[in-house]
Formats: sequence, structure tokens, C-alpha cells
Amino acid sequence: LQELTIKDVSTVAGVSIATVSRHINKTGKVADDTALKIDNAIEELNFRPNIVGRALRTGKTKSIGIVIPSISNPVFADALNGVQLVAKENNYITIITTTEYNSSNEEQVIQTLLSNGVDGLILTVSNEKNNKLLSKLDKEHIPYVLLYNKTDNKNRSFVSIDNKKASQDIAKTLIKLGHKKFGIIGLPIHISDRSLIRREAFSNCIKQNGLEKPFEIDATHNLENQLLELYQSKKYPTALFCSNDAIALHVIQVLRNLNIKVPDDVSVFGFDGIHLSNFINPILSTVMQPSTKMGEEAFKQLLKLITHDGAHQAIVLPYELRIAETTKQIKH
Amino acid sequence: LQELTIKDVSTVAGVSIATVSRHINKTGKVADDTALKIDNAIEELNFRPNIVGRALRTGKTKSIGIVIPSISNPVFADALNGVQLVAKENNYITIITTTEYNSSNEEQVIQTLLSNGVDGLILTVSNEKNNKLLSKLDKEHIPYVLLYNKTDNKNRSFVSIDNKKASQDIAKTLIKLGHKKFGIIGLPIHISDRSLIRREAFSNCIKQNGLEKPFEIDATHNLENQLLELYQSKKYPTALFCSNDAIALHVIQVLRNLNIKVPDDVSVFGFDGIHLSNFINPILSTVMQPSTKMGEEAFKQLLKLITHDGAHQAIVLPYELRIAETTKQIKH
DNA sequence: TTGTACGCGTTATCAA
DNA sequence: TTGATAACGCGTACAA
Repeated sequence: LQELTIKDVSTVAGVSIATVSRHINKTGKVADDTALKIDNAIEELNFRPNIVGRALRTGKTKSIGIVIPSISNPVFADALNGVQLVAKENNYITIITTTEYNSSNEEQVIQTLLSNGVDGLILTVSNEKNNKLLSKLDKEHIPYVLLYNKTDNKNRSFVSIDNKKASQDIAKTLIKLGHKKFGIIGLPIHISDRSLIRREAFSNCIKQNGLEKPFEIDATHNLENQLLELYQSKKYPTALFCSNDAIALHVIQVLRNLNIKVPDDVSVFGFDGIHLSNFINPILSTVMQPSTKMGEEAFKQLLKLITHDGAHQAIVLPYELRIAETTKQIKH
Repeated sequence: LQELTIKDVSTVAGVSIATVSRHINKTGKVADDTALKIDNAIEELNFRPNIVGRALRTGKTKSIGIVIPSISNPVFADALNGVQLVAKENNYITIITTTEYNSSNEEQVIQTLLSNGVDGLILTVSNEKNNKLLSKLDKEHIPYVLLYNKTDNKNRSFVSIDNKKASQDIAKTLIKLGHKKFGIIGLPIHISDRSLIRREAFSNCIKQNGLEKPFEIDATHNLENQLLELYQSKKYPTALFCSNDAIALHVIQVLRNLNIKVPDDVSVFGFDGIHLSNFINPILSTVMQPSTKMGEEAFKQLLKLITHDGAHQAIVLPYELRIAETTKQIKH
């Protein structure tokens, strides 16, 4: 694939490879006429420097590794877009790996990325706390930024929204609409620590308002049957908080199949603000995370860490509560 | 990031680097006890070979480059998943780049990928015909597989469905439902040759059935106003063919804002079969492409090309016509 | 301002 | 079965 080297360029231009290298990298002075000769040679041969050789020599690959649960979830796709946008501007390429929501894949993909010599990592891990892998990265001084994960560790950087506050906002909104019985549909902790944070913040807010502790459903385990069972009982929740939009869309479809009307019979709240939640009918009430912006910020912070001109940072971006059509004042 | 080398391993194991390399790559005989010593050293140091050094030496990076219009469109995200699945099995990493539907970005991202020494490419280009870049790749014998693009060139490999037949199927379905006036909403040729193929196949099928040539709308140009204008006239189409699902979802939302009922007033057909088209209400009638499978097949074919044990292949996968809830028999 | 020569980590050839 | 060493393409210290 890569036949030409700077040797070829130097031959055609009639100069040494050192001069060619200097001109390409704009390090050191090169006479105007030799610069021209080199440019012509590069043009003529259609030469592009071999990044592998450069990487071996410099110890930098100008690539970053990304670890996310899945590409298919639009939240992460949007974040990837943000990362790519800024990465491209800075001449970095991105190597994307996914864990498919299986945390035991995290180690392997990170090892693969490190082995490929990435200059840094952007990670969304299942669980930030007591994470052996992150500790290992810390110990080896490998630059990384957490995306969506939050941490209290001052020696780690992360980009996130305030999940706790957003979840409380949702609880308050639903309470204000007159709801008294709640359900939470989320992911287990070994899959997503964000889900746990959202669940607890929501649940605590409900309880602090003197209302009954929400019923909890694990979305990974036979969702349809669980919903069916729940709604066959008389005392079913009138409001459901889903810990992400993908779950919310799925829940709404299941309810529709069960002939339970949203929002007339049940209000549903999501979390993420994926574009398509805006296209469904009724439009989903949700928390709009600035995913693209989050990806951009994650890369910018990572770049600071890589180039050593930045300390660790907790970047918390604003969110927007979108109260749309899947939530409604309760009937009395 | 990568401090340890096989030199360190050889020191700890008390053998030469050549033996370590042989053992790691299972090339050449290594005595059982020295193999054990090497394994222990690798374990103890937590050594992983430096892929950059290996790549420089072997000329193979075990990486492939992917060029798609966008990560945010779930069609491509699903295809990426398929590629990653098989790539991972074969110890290849994937470098993903996007053109953001701007064909002038194609050259730059491909150059970047080649410069990074990828062993091959998977491409979805805006327009396969008269594509200078593809000709250049052909000339330089760079292995690549087209994904979603179709080609008549026997010296190129591609993975696709039969867009023409699928579009005819849609036309026939709508005709059978009694529709007589049609609209097509698509992308211009410089953005997507698939859109053109679908449009023409649909249009020709309509005309061959003695019906009026469909009205055409460019989705990239002020969609809302165009639809508003169209539906203010009396003779508006009762059936709209959108050349992909993303457009269809957008169109449905615009119609909803204009208070035009789908499917009661207008039938809408999409194309792609993204997961979320199944979650909207009404459920979208569309062509289900096996995107994940298509990604898998693209990688498998690329691997054959890379390892030289395969000829070029036209891989056409079956699709499924999903006649769901956005299409309806016309009122008389 | 330019050129020579070394080394980054690895694999592969050759000799032992 | 093992070890010494050249080479991959590049950047850079040093010499000119």
C-alpha cells in the first residue's frame, strides 16, 4: 500500500532525506528553492509520509482509542461525531472499540488499543468505582478522559452532565403532574453506573416527598413479561422513569402492544435526548444531553493531557429538560 | 505508553530476542522449557508487543479503514457493528472516518487512512461511477470493498441489496393500494448514488404502469417549505417514497406539524429498516436491509482480498419488504 | 542551510 | 533449537 518513502522524494528532489524530513515537518530552515524542489517531488510522486515509521521514531501515533458500550446507541454515535470533529482538526485519527455492554470486554479492548500505541483514551466504562483497569491506567500515566462516567477522584478527568440533578428534576416534574406511583426501568450496576446514579437520585427524591418507593424493573431481563405482570395488577405505576431513551422507546412500544396508552394511562420519561426521540409519536419527554459537545470536550481535554499542558478536570455540561408529549397531568 | 519491549522479555527470560519473537509469533521451533520461561516473563512484565514496530517490519498493520457518510445514521452504525464483529475475531482494528455526506471529504479521509498504513478499505462513497479515487485505488492495487454502493465493474467487490428491485416492489405495493399520485423525496446524486437508483427504479415502475411521473423533492433543500407548498396545492401526492428512513422520519414529523395524517391522508414508505423505525407510531413501512450482515460480509470479502485468496465478488443480500402502518389503501 | 548516521521495536535471514 | 544482526521509514543530533 505504501511504496514511496522520503528516500524516493529526496532522490527526485536531489537533496538528502534529512532536508526532506525537515521541510515536511517544518523543523529547521530550508532554502526557498530546495523547498520548491521538494514540493514538486512530493507532488509528482504523490507522496504521503508513512505514519508507521514516524510513529515508531517519535513514539506518538497521533491516534486515540475510544471505548464505548455500543455504536448503535445514538447517544454514543453522537458523542463519537463530536470526538471525530475535533480530532480531525488536530490531525488525530480515532480507533473505536465497543464492549457491547459487557464489562468483561473492557480490558481486552483497552489492551488492544494500548498495544496499537494510541496516545490516549476516551472511555465510557460500565462502572468507574473500584475499577482495576482505570487504576492501572493511572499507575502507568496513560492519558484518558472518562465520557458519561462521573468520578470524585481528582486525579481523573471526566465529561458528563449532572445526572443526579437531572434525575431529581424528572422526579419533581412527575410529582408536579400529580403522579403518586412510580416505576423505574434501568440497567444493572455491572452494565451502567449512570443508570444506578439516575435511579437512586430519582428514587430518593420520590421518597423525600413522602411518596412510595418506586417499583424497579431490570430492562435487561424479559422486559415485556415484567411490564405485563406489573400492569395486570391494579396498583400499577402511572409514571415510568427509563434510565435511557433506548429503553424508553422500547417500553413505549411494549405498552402500545399491551394496549396501554401513553401518556393517557401512563407517563414515560426517558434520558439522553437522542435525535430520534424527537421523531416518535408522541414525542418523548427526556433529558437532552449535549452528546456531540460532550465528545468534543472529551477530546479537547484529552489533548491537553497528552501534550502535558493541562491538569485533570471535571467537566460538567448543562442539560435541558424536555417535557414533551409522553408525560401528562394525572387523571383524578 | 509502551515502555516494555521484547528486549526486556528476553532479558528476564534469559534468551535472545529472536527466540522471544519466534515464540510469540509461533514461527519456528522453541524448546518447551524456554517457551515456559518466555511465557513467565511475558506474564510477569505484562508485556504486549508493540504493534507499530511490528507494522513497520511486516508492512501490515492489521487495521482496516472505513469510510462512511455518517456515524449518526443508524444504517451505517449497524453496518459498523457487523464489520467490528468479524474484524475483532480476526484481530483487526478498524479506523472509522466519515465524510458527513460531503463527497469532497472522501479523498482526504482515504489519504489519511492509507497514510496510516491500513491493510484495506471498506467504503460507502457518494457516487461509484466515474469515481477518480476508486480508479486510483484500483491502479495501486489497494484492496477495498464497497458497502451499499453497487458497481457493474467486475474488478471491484461490493456488498449491497438489490436497490432497483426493492424500489420496484415499493412502487407495486403502493399501486396495489390504489395510489395514483406519487412523490419522491431523496438526495441529489452528488450525495448518494443509491438514492438515484431507488428514485429511478421507482419512477420508471410508476410510469410503466401508465401513471403520472412522480413529483420529486430534494430532501437537502428546505424540506418543510417544499412539503408545505406541495400540500397546499389540491393535486398533492397520496403516497410518498423517501429514499431512506431518516428522511422518512423527518417527513412524517413535518406532515404531522402540517396536520396531515399518515397514513390516512398520505402513505409514506422509507428505505433501510433502521431499528428505530420500528419504534415510531405508526410503524414505518420500509425496506429492511440486513445492515449488520452486510458489514460482516464486507469485512470477510476484504479479508479475502487482503490475503490474496479471493477474487472480486458482487455480494447481493436479500432484503425484506416491511409493509407496516404508514401505508394504507387509498380512500375513493 | 544541508548531509550523514543512528535508533525507535519488530521480524526474518543466516550462521552456529 | 538458538542467537546475532539487518532492515522496515522516519526524525534528529551532530557534523559540515
